[in-house]
Amino acid sequence: MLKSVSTLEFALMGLIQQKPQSGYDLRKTFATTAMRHYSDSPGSIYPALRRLEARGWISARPRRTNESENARRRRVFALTEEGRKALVAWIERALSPQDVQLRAHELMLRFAFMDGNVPRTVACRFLADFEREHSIYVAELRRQFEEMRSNFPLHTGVLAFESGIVQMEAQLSWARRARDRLREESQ
Amino acid sequence: MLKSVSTLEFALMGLIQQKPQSGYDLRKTFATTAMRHYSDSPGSIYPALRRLEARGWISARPRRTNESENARRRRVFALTEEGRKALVAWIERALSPQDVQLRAHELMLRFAFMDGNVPRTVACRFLADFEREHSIYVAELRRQFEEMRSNFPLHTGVLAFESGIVQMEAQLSWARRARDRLREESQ
DNA sequence: TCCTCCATGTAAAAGGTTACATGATTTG
DNA sequence: CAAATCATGTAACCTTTTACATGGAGGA
Repeated sequence: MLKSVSTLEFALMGLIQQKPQSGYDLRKTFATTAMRHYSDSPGSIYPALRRLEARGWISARPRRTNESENARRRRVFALTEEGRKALVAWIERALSPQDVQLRAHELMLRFAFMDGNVPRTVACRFLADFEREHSIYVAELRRQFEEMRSNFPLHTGVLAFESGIVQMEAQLSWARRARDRLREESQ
Repeated sequence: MLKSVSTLEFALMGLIQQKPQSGYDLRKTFATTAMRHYSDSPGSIYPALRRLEARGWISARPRRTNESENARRRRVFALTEEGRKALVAWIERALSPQDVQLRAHELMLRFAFMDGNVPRTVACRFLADFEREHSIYVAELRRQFEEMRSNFPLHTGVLAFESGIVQMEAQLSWARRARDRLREESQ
């Protein structure tokens, strides 16, 4: 049975799909851009790349013929055909309630990598599902919140809970606007 | 040198501070409430409790005299005086830019546990710092966003980036409202 | 040649996940 | 007492963190 693939590994694949690059390039991206919260330590990146290589999802440009196997030179990775398929399959996964409740980061990563990998209709469909699941969850949280607030007066715990709700609501209205814009553009 | 303490461990301590309880109780809390995204697996909770116990930050109610050491009975933990101090020190830690950029969850957890552990002025101060750091970071992200948007047309990557920004902005305005309310109440 | 980046590798330790095991208590 | 549920323990595996090591490339 195949092991499951970590979010970090898909993040690497998504970046490699945009442009073939080396582990060092990827580390710099994680260290300096908005993808800060993925690990940029060599101890996570290089092993992850080797796992992907072992699966046959990425491959490095061939070494020059006179180079030894362990020469420490820049290795530029590109997606293989299999890797591309795996990336698309991950992006297109059906969106579950658990994704919305527990894995919001991964969802946004999947959305970010849609361009160039899946047709725009898939992105619109994703946003529609995203809105639906968020609506449901926000309503549930609102119920819990009212109950919580009637039991306790003004607690920082209650306020912290509220902050989670307003974040969800912000995501929801972002999704609506984003979908409108994608639709406009398609016409 | 002492190992650092994980967020999960502080989450456990915060809950135990609110009410002495067992590992099973804590697992149920993680499994069913808004704290869903902390692990509720026995393989993480029980070892974490033992680490806290080894540090002397929590302690279980004494067993009945005739009970063997490894009887599998409910063990209710409470914070020790040392544990209480450690919890407060964690809550009162100065807020760094990295906290805002990378560890938003942990920040909200600290805020949620302020009630009953630190005076309300500390909560207000926390929110003020929270607002300041968020303002700075949001401004920085906005700059990056405009640059990104002028280079690419409408990409899902750009939209995903925007979703991160609107979430930050939602947090910012939540913090302002929360601070107003705390101030009102104090009068 | 020496120094500084660039680029990759790796070992040890720690925490979390999964899956399974087992003892205690309650309910029918 | 049997079954279900409560409650804890633990072993194997995996990923990440941290820290250090190594080797190539280019400039002074």
